[in-house]
Amino acid sequence: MTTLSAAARRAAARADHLDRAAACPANRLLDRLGDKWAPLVLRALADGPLRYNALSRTVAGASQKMLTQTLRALERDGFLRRTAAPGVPARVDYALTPLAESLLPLLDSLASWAEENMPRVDRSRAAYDTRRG
Amino acid sequence: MTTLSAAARRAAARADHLDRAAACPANRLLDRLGDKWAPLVLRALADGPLRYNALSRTVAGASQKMLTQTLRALERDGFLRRTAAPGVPARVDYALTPLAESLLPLLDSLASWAEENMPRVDRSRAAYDTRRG
DNA sequence: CTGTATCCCGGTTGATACTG
DNA sequence: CAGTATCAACCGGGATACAG
Repeated sequence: MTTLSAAARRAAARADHLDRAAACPANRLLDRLGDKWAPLVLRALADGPLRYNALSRTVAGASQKMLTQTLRALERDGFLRRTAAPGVPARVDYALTPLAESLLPLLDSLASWAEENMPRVDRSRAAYDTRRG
Repeated sequence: MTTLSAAARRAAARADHLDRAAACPANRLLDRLGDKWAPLVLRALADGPLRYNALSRTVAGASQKMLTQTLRALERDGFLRRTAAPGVPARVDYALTPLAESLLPLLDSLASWAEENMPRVDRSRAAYDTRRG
């Protein structure tokens, strides 16, 4: 037991920190936003509701599976409202909720920062890679 | 060839959109920030430079490998400055660059939004899961 | 049109061990 | 102290086929 305690304590400490990190609201938000397709979907809907098919054309990079998966996740989190109109063919609209709309300005800020500063990042990266091989 | 053209065109269109998405500065930024450990490291260094070991304690959830990997990536992108002092034992400091510091306010904004709104997300999620099984 | 179900590959992550 | 190396596991994500 004493021989295990050191490793055990480290493991416990790590689990603890992982929990804290997972519990941190900011990290949880970044987890969502870090998702490959979620930001694209959000932006696609910023100008107004769209139907599934229109979304799949706007976010053309995403496979059917990933698009649906992303939509479900965003709906579950309360960022999207899904409205299904029965009939044949089926018709489903997706729209941003007020919650999502309150997030858009932040995404815009990020986009602005990115547009202004990513070139710097690119140069830094190129320089770094040159110093190496 | 005609039998392939439809699928081929779809594939091309998808590749095209993928390229565009990958080229978008905002997406590239979110890719970095979506990284599991990068935001934690950035926040850990917000109060001042830290040595490797101090970082590994602050960001205790990360394995050695992931911490090093994250630090390298951030350094390459010009967010971190790495200062190695020769000698035994070795001593290495990591500090934010002005570029990274200019990003901190945005991260703070995100954190504020998250703190205020993530509870809402949690409730939405719980409600969604209740409606289902 | 709007999805769901299945298979599967590749990259990312983590555990562990070793080094200057 | 500050890493590097290697290996195994996991999982995100795409292709494909099928369904209401």
